[in-house]
Amino acid sequence: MLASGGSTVRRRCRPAAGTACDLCYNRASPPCFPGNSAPMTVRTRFAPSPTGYLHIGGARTALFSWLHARHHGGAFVLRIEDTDLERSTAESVNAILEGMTWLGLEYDEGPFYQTRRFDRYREVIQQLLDSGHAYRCYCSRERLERLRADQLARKEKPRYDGHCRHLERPPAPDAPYVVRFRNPLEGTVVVDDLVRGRVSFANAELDDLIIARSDGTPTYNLTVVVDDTDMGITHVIRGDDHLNNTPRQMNIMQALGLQPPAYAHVPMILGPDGKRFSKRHGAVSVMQFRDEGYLPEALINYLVRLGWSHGDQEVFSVDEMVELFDIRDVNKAASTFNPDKLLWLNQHYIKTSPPEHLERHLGYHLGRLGIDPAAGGPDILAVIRALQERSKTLVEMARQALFLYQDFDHYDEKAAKKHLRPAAVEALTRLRTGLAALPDWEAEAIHGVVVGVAEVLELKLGKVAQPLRVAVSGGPVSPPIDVTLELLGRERTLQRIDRALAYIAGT
RNA sequence: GUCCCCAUCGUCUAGACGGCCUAGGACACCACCCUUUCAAGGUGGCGACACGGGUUCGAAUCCCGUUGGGGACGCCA
Repeated sequence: MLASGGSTVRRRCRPAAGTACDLCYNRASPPCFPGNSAPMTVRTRFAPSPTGYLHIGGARTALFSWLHARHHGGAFVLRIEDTDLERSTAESVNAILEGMTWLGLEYDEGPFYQTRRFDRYREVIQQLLDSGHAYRCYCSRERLERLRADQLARKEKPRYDGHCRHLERPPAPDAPYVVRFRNPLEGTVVVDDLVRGRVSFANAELDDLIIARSDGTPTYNLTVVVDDTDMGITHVIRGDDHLNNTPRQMNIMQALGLQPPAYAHVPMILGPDGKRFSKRHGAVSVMQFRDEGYLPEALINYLVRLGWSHGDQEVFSVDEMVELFDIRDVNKAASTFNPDKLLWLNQHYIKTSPPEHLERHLGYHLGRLGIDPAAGGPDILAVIRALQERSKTLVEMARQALFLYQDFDHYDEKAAKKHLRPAAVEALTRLRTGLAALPDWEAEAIHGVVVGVAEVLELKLGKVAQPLRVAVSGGPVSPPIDVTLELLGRERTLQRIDRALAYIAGT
């Protein structure tokens, strides 16, 4: 559904007649609602820094942002925040794009790279300098470090002390400098956050942040402001960890005469230990989930329910999410990642998806095991039908399908010990005869043979089916035995019974 | 440490106006049923409003405090 590239619904929110959907226009522009013309389109963005793969937290932020745009019929833009030349890599960009594609979070514009916009940032920095809203700071790193250490020792919040704020001229003609934003000293900044509600910060708590490094490159807080404005972003949806940056960015916008966008800070995802979710909690990379056999729709569904809900509903198709999602319904509290529930959803989607949909996904995992289902063996759709009710992941499904496509090299030890014993010889022999004589090789007839042998020998069905199962599959678990044999084919079935008989004789 | 934020079952959550909540659903867990293995499915069970004060006829829902947790405090983003 999601990854197969089907069309996604694009619906506009429909406010009651004559009223505005208060999320559908940018507060920066005069509200054209209520009254006449169409509201300004919602524009959201996802702005990762390419310093790693796309992880779970980022993926959910992207999802919320994407859903918000889709729900309101707006645009979703992708921006790569690669101003940190040291840590940004092209591989990371690719990994992020790959992750988004796999999840089906397609973007309408971008990716835009900040490194290609340095001229623009320089221009804005100069503008800030010219208007007196920024100044050059010549403090050495050593002084800054000392300042910080002292403040910490005094149990104060470490921050720049404004040393260069009123400097008349550089200490030396060619002294290196950074550019700092001249943050207001008084007053408060109020953020009306779509999920957090009203949050206020005292300007006295904020210091003069660096907007340009000594090499002239711009820093994050400056570039976001410029880009969000230039790209017409109406709603900034991002992680909670950015809430504290918001007042600074709003101050910069004010200095530039810009109206800030609407903000929505979504809560973090924590690991089972209550700490911020990270690598040491296991899989964090979206692509790792693919490799572990998860369906993208299961991950998406799991992610959307982390911090958002719609009554008691647990399962949402992407279209339903788009229809029902409202950023204002997102929870304020952080939530803990629960692998069990993700697994359950994955199983649910495997169980309920049409086999045709699973085909490509299973094919991928079979391929990783060195199997090409198109090269022979049972029909993959039939295999999926037999396995989809008993697989929690696609990896599991691929492993369970293995014996249908290639011979196993040894029996499961415990299973062989229990079922491939002399006591089973009679049953296996009779099964072989009966099966070999079957006019049609299909489940119902096979079932008849198995039941028949059990009756003749006055054995419970399990006593007959289980040795047969171990004989043909190598282990104690497979789909119903008749279905299993049908999939395996007569030739292989008979061969494997012979092999089992030989094995018993040899033990 | 300072600032900001958060707080319902182990986990994700439901909970518009405070009464419909002896707090609902889902995952996990336990038991039973079904059964040809493994699953799936069915039935039932376990299990929470962090604490303390208010406000009110009445509070999970409002206010204050405490405690606990998270985030931010970089020439990272």
